[in-house]
Amino acid sequence: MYQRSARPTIKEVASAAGVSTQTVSRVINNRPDVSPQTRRHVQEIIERLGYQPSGLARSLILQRSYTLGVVIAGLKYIGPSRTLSGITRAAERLGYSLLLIELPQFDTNNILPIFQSLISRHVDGIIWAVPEVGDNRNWVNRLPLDLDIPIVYLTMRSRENISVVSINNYLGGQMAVTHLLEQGYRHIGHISGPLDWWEARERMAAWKDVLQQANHIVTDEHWVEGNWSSSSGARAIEKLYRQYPDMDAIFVANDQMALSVMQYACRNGIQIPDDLGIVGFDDIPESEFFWPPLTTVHQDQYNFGEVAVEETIKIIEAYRNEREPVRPKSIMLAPSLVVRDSSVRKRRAKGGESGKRK
Amino acid sequence: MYQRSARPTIKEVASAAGVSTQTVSRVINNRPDVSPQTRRHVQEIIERLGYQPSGLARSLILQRSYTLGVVIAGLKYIGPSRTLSGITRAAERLGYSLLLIELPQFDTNNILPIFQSLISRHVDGIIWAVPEVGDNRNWVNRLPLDLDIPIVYLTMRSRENISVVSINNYLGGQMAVTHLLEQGYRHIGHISGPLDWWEARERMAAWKDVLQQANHIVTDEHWVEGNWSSSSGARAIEKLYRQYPDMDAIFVANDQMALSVMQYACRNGIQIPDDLGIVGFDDIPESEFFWPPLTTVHQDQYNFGEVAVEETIKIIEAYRNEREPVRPKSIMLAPSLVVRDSSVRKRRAKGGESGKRK
DNA sequence: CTGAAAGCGCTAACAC
DNA sequence: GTGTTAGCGCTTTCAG
Repeated sequence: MYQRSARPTIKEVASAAGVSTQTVSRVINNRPDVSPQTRRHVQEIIERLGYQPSGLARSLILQRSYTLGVVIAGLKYIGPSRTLSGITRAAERLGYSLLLIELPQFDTNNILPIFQSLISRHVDGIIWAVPEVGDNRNWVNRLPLDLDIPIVYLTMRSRENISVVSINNYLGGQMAVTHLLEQGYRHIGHISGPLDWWEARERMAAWKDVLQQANHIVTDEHWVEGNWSSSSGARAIEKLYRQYPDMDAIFVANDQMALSVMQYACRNGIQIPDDLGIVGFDDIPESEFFWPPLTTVHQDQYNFGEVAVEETIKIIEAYRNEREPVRPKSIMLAPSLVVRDSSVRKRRAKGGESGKRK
Repeated sequence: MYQRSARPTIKEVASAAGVSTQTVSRVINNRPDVSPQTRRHVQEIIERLGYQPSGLARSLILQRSYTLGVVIAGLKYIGPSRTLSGITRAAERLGYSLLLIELPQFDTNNILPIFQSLISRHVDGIIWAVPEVGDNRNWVNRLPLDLDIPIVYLTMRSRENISVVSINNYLGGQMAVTHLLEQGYRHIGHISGPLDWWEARERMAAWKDVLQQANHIVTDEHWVEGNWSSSSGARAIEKLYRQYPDMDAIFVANDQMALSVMQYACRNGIQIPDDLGIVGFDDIPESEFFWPPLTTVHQDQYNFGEVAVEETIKIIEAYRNEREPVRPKSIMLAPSLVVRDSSVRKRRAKGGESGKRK
């Protein structure tokens, strides 16, 4: 069904054009030292034969593949997919191809074969887009491999001597809790993500710090740990209300869990935002259409991916040009707060001024 | 900061071991014709030097890269990402690498450079995971390229002479509407996806056909076109209620739009499922936590991706083995209906039997 | 301006 | 069993 059409090689083009392969090579690489008529002639032959130079052969001789290895986890979630989307676009824009590998779990231990496969394919750099969970970062360092290509890590805390790009989770948490305080809420609880995640710890630390700096007392009754999933959020909110009945607002570490908090409120006649103010995290596309629409911390995952690629390629180029060695650096991107109805008391709309004066 | 560690070549391993490169080659490929002690010796050297054969050089000589090109669109949506996740896992399992390209739009016209880049990198096959929108399928056929590798198309209607893998959207729509009829709803409206999408047309056709086969009259007042987004759903439901006030149930072409239908109902005091039964499509993870939980058609996007890879590789292998040419075929995967509260009238729970008898 | 020779890292075919 | 030769498709010397 598929007809095998031997695609032409440079040699065939050369003999068809009656020139040497070097001349063809010069033409396809736009070198200056070819006479205009030879160039035109060769280009015609190339056109006619549908010749396409082999990137493989080129990579081999140039010792440069213009390919990035991307290792990612959690593609079934919207966050990582958006990051990947940003990665693909930036790579395309900058002329790089992408070799994609997805880890079966966030904390996959068996990563040696992954690196080997990437190295064997001569990638020019690696983007490690796996969030920091438990000890998984160190597994990369402990690899019995000495890489001569740069790795850029995504979504982890900064460390010495490696390049990291992250979104500032702590800042996002601060914005969320500060907003709730400004809205006049006084008993602000928290449902955290799984605490072996760096991101979850950052968000929670911000919650605690902001409250304490505002002279609120924070106890272990005021928060519950979830695991990012809506169903864990459902369990968490039930427990949290039991141990913290005075709660009048809640900062939930992601929108999925916030969704089940809202479902719980619906079921139990709790009015949002009057009885309970809610702020989520992530700004998934659905958040705007929850009832009421959810206030949440927006992360630009797409741009995040773009920045990662730009950074990686910057390092590759500098490295190849053998200028002074590249100093690894940490880049922190700022999230933003999207205020919707779930955290803005309707009462305040009328009596807001007096509230402020007080 | 990065130390350039010339990675060893087969030649270096050979001379370090005091054998020819051929012998090293035999060892790394597990060929039988090497004496046990030579093999062991060479393996030690390989180990010590951290030698890693070059996949590039191998691909060049074997004329086989064990790499698949994946062209995808809409990575920022959860569906395509899940499909991609299935693709990555199946590829990994079957020993293939993935070169990923994302189209900026679903109906990107400028696809020649994409194919060229994939071909230049000697992919063994291509998975075209771009849904059929408008005329975009034909753009592939019209490419001035004569490929000698198989292409498998995802999410499109079957055609002669090409390999297609799809989820059966028509069947999904049938299941949704049949279910609503069984629940006793009699005035079933529809919010469709954008009708230049094949999937949207299939779902809508099923809605129409099932109703007509049940002797219901279907008019243009009974449906409105959306564009998959929640905000389009919000506009659509408003319009639909205006033109079809008797509506007592609705089949919405995806869950995002169904979400805004539920928001609309909430706002306007319409009780779900009593005043309005709702069935969505896709089964996004949040659907279970809408209020009430949403009945929807579940598509196993992950498995979909896996099947696509398996099929592609099957064709590649057959093709390479030069057995009889592979007959292109269409594979249709069946979705399933997930029944939740949004479509099951509470009244019926008590009077269900009498309803049936009638 | 153009061509011949060498070689990127590997394997197939054949000798010894 | 093991080594030699040739060559995958390309580019980089270096002659002419």
